[in-house]
Amino acid sequence: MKLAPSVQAFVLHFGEMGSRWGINRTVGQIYALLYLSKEPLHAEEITDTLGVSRSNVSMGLKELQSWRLVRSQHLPGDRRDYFSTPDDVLEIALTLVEERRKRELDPTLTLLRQTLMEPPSDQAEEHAHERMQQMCDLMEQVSRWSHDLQKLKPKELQRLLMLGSAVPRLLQMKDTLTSVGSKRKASGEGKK
Amino acid sequence: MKLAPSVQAFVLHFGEMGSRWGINRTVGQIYALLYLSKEPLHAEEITDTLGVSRSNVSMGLKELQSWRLVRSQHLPGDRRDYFSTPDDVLEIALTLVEERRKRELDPTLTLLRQTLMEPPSDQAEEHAHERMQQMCDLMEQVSRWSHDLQKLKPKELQRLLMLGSAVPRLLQMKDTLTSVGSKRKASGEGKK
DNA sequence: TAATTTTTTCAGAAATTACTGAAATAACTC
DNA sequence: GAGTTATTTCAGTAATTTCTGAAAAAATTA
Repeated sequence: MKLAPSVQAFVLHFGEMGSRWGINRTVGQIYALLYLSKEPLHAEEITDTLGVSRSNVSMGLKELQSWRLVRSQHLPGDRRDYFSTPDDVLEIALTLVEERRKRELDPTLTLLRQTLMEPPSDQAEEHAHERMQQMCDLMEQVSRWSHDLQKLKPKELQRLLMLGSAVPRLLQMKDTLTSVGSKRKASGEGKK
Repeated sequence: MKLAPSVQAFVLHFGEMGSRWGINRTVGQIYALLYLSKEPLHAEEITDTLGVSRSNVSMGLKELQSWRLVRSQHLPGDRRDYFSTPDDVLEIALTLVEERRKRELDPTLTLLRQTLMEPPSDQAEEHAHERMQQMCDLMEQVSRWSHDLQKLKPKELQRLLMLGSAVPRLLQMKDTLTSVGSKRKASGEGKK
């Protein structure tokens, strides 16, 4: 398959970025190609287009499937596997968040929880445990956020994303209203 | 410096996790050691404790400083550099978010914006550009979120973290109130 | 079942990344 | 400035990761 220059550039860029994202070049390129492709592609086509070995493509696709970023399907009258990425970028982003949590956070969280079961045995270890406790608490909060994100409906997630820096303002608003209720403050709120 | 078993385990774990986080083993170990240490450490001490070469430690510290995860300072009457991590884990997390945005998002965002300036020249490229546009839009939103996070005061950030799945409920609440205002619904709000 | 097509596995080669030791540089002290 | 201590740089080596080609396995068809 011959790629348009801008598509080619994007594919190569994803390959280069791969190392920063914790995947290798070929995996990055395969993903980019599938992401941009209108139709699902079979492995041979990917091999030809990227100019890497068939086995490399096979391994790359396996890895992308383990990330749940690529799905395979069959077309009628063709026994080859066809591969594609989900359409919805929000869904893709959610998957990415979840998989990264599993790979980058969970193992450390497990170790920290185990370690913090045991009491420290001396001065230095005590301080270290306090630090581990702080990290553990934060990671648990982030982990919970990540889990909660997964539960949001696409619409809610979309709104949350659009809110951005307005969230603190929303918090402010909630505080005001809550205090109105609890402290029976004078009415006339709402006008700035 | 002799490490307690739990500290040792944490340091080794961070070393192993390093590859998933985009840093190498030594860098991960150095960070873990500094993070847990009560006092700032000088390079020689890190070298001895981790059993790696002095030059490796020097390079690792340089990298950690480029991430702004480690700071150096001087102690009176000692000309060596001493290294430490910030105390506040929230601050650390914010730094991490910002640096990862710079390294993992910004380059791609730049490429996408450039590419999308030019019109597609054929059918296939047109579809690819639509996909790039979707990715670009999402990345811009995420990038803005990341920027906005940096501006929050620690207290606000802490509350936001604690909210978690309550955020959609907050959105709901806002909707209700907004519609009260615009649709002139009967008063008597505030009691559940 | 045999033949054919497609996919996966895996040992070794190639490429990349990490690490070391030696030398250079920088920062201080006398 | 000479001497001392601390730090950085960098060429070469070691370790790891990525990639390939060949062979095995799996899936499908005749």
